[in-house]
Amino acid sequence: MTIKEIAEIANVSIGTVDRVLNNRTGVSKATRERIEAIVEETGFHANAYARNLKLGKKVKVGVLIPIASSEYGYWELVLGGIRKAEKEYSGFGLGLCYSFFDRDKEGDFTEAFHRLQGERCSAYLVAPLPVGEVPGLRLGDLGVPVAFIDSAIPSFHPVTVIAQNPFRGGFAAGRVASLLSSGPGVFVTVQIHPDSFNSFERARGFRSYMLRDSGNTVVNIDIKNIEEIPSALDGLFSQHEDIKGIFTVNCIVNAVGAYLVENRLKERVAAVGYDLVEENRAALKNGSVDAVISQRPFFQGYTAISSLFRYTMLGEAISPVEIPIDIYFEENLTEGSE
Amino acid sequence: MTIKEIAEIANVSIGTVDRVLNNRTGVSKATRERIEAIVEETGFHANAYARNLKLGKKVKVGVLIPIASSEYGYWELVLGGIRKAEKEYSGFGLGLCYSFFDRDKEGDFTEAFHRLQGERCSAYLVAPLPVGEVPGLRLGDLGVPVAFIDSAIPSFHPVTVIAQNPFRGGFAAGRVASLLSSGPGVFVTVQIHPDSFNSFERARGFRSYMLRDSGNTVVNIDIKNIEEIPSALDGLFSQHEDIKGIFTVNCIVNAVGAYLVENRLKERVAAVGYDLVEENRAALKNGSVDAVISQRPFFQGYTAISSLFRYTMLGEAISPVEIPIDIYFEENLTEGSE
DNA sequence: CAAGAACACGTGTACGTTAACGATAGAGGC
DNA sequence: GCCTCTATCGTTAACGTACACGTGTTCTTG
Repeated sequence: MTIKEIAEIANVSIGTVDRVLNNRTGVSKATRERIEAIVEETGFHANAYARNLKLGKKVKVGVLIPIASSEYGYWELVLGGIRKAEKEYSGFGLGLCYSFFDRDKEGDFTEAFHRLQGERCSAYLVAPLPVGEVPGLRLGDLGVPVAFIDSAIPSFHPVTVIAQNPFRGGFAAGRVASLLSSGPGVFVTVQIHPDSFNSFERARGFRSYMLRDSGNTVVNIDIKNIEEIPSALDGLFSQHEDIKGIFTVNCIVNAVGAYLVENRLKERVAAVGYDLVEENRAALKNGSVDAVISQRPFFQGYTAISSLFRYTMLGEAISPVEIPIDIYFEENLTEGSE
Repeated sequence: MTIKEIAEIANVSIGTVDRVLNNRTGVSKATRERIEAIVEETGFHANAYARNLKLGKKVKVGVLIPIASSEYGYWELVLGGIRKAEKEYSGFGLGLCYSFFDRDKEGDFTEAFHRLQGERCSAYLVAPLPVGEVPGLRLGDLGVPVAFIDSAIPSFHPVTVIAQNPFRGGFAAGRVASLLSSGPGVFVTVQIHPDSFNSFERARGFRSYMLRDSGNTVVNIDIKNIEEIPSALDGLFSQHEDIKGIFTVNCIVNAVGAYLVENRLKERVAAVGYDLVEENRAALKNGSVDAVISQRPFFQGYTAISSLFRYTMLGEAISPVEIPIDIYFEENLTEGSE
């Protein structure tokens, strides 16, 4: 089915059919309805190749995500998915424009965004981690679609959000930690970014699960960087006797696991963490970490770009994506795990 | 960058550039090398829209999967992913041709395949479940690409396989069942299709995990359909005292869970199963089932079609996909779970 | 009632690529 | 000399769609 065939059936020219399909003016009501009926009946769908060839549209998507580092190796995985989508759609007019920000440097998010603005992108993919800086950027004024990845912020409604529910993630971590421990006791949440929405919510979810059993106590410790872990845990174990498990809300759980093994505490303390980075895979395999919650970072990156591409280029409707809460033990680790 | 621009730089016509790009004959060695250098340097990539418009290729993929039923509701989920890919690529010349077979009717797989053959498809997606019937079809003689979904069979090498490692899935189920139970004892595997490769391997993986602890015993029961469950379990519990957990290798685990609740055995017997069909979601929520292993059926369906489309239509290279082993408790169930 | 606006519709060109078809020039045979 | 053959390269017509432009009709208005 082509426009030409529709035109022949309706006894009009392709120009008129085109006017109806792209609902422009200049068609009488009668012809319009006649053509619409034929389109409906034949199930006509415009040839996507011809359409996009003619339009010659190019979409340039600005990608604003944290730079991957030892503490945030997680973002390397997201980037992998983004790169896959970029490769897949490059022949279809998609171009990406990266701008990485340092999560620990205040104002760097804003600066990275301004670097991107010069590129005049037709869409943006943003990881709105520095919650405080996001509203100031007035993303809505850009006039182009914005998608959020990893987390959402309440003050702005992007065209789509690709994220996991962090509270439920922490809640699930609670269940897992509970399964791994013998009876009630003291459980610990370790946060490295208490200002981060995800971090806070995961800890809250964990606490919420644990406090359903009145025999449990939950304590929280905040650290600023990975080097502080030994001293922070030293303090913790000197204060509390009956620690049953530790939930680290992000991917540095392997450092916690290593501490436990080193201090011969692993036997009686369960370690649960977040995100299946390479170090955590190794930690699961050598037993220094018992379980890891994951949020399909590769899939998140891929889906985000794919969604934005289809939304801007093909005009498809898109809806938010709720990322499942994956639980990994050593036993269900595979090559395809993410 | 277009062919025209390349031609201008190389001082030849677009015809010559085209001959080089599609490596056809009729170009002198000197010109060919000159053009290749320019292509390399400029990073030229043919416009996928123009190319496919001109070629006007259509791919018709034959889909040969089990019909969804109460016992195999799992395939409804796979079909969902297939349908999503179909919709997404329909504007790009993809057409699907479904043929469903009844898993319980011998020879129906072969018959369903012959129905498909009349459609002259340019690629096939096959769920090679009736292991015995597959070699007889001589899929390799078709001369068109074939992809396997859900499981692979050793006698034939398709262009890609999208499947989970069933042994490892059962192994992971063992870990979960072990976590859910107090101490060693008797564990049970329930199979409904002992002839199925996945079924057998999952049970083998489970047994393998359990027998690492010499205190455990593993017994297996085979049933022919879902109605046999009560009587089979009646017999089981009269023979064994210390049953700690039951692993059902497919999605009918909810029936096992219901039996346990009904007979007031749920408190002391853990129920682990496979596949997150609607009934199993409900069973997790009401506590009659403790955990479910999943294999991303929606993703499998979507990926299979997407891979075949890109392989046949865009000439992309594709590689096998190892499906992760997902573990679901009630606590990590979300809308996005599959 | 003529001039022009408003409306409804047809025509032609371009998008980048492919592949069939010509065109040219030189080599070799008679 | 003419003819054929081959190697090399240019030209052109599609593919289906979008949109600017042209054309013919009807309606308004002084």
